[in-house]
Amino acid sequence: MYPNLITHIRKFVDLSDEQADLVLEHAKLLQIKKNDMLLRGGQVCRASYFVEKGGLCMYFINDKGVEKITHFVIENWWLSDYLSLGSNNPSAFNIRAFENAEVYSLDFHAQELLCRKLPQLERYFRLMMQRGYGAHQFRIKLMREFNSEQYYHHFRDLYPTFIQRIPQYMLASFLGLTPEYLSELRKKDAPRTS
Amino acid sequence: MYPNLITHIRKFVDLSDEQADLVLEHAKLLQIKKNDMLLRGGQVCRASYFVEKGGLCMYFINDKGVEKITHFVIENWWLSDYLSLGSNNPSAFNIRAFENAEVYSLDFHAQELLCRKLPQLERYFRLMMQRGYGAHQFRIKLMREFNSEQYYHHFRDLYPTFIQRIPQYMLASFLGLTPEYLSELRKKDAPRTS
DNA sequence: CGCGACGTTGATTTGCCTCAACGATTGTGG
DNA sequence: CCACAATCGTTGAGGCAAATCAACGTCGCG
Repeated sequence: MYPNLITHIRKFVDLSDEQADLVLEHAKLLQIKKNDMLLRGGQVCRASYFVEKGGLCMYFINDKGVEKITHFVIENWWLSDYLSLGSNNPSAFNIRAFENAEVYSLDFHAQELLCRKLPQLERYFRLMMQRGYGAHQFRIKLMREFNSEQYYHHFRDLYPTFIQRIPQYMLASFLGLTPEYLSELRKKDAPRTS
Repeated sequence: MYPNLITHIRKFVDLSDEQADLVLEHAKLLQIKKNDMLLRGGQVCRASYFVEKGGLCMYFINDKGVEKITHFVIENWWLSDYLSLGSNNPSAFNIRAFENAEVYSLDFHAQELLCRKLPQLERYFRLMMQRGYGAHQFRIKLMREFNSEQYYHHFRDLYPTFIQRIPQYMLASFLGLTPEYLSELRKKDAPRTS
């Protein structure tokens, strides 16, 4: 049985069993525990990560020392700092598991090599990048269109199961508001939960 | 002499003169005037646009009827709604020239065809998408890290010549604040310009 | 049991918006 | 060539969404 990674690639491009094996030879499977870090700000980001199981978050630390989460990913999504990865400049982000996780780590050079040997992967990654880019374009729209309350409702309605996997202070951080204010918003939602 | 588009591609991948001609056969050069629209919200986005000259902006209209600019591009950058382009769903965005412009329009099917004939273009577009994705990841960080004043200063210091090409109300819209408040911030900057 | 992590509550403050009015500039038709 | 309107930027008064700060309740866990 192939891992999610291979199944996922096959949703977008053709991949023979031999080719799948080649991919798996170059992608390292990591078993990581909640709060383990995959990238630290200041380091150059040298790999992209595919989540087989569990979840990762990307965040930075502001000048007051507060963690600000900019991105969550769960099963079947890629995550990396693509600016650092592409330029070899130090990353401004941290990446960490918000729950125990299995993650395929695809090193930059391994990706280059795989793309050379399997040209259809170039297409696969283009589609992934395009999708990630598009999602972020749309997210900026949401951030500009909605106030905090609307943004929270939108997110909660779109990902009702996901929000149960993370503590509320992480959700608040991701949404760009304080835990106190999120608490207030939640109270308004359910005035009657007796 | 080759247009910027070809020079740009050649910065990232090899392209013979014959191949360059093939690209130019499939990309339509549009001469567009200030305020001409390339995409309207509600329509499916069917092409990506490369700016040879001039500039484009991407925006949406909020529920009060106000235009909110989410993205500017100038010479040598691509722009499209990549979510709509990839999914064939109606776009939530508009694209318009903020000054007279020359733009290469690359139809979705033309891009697919070119990528099939010239596999290195698959790589080129992957790199473009990766760069755009990375830039947007970073932009979300900026939006979360800075308040309006800091964000304005950051943008002004980073693109001092660009901000002279657009009226202030567009800059305000892009930065996510009101023209009135931007005016106030500018006053604080230069208390003495006698 | 006692400590630390997490969520809640309330009082206060503030960054930024809203609205309304007023210059300055530009372009356009009479 | 001037009158007038439209566009753009500025100013100020007032208001609100959301942050800050401090305190407290609760739960899980060593």
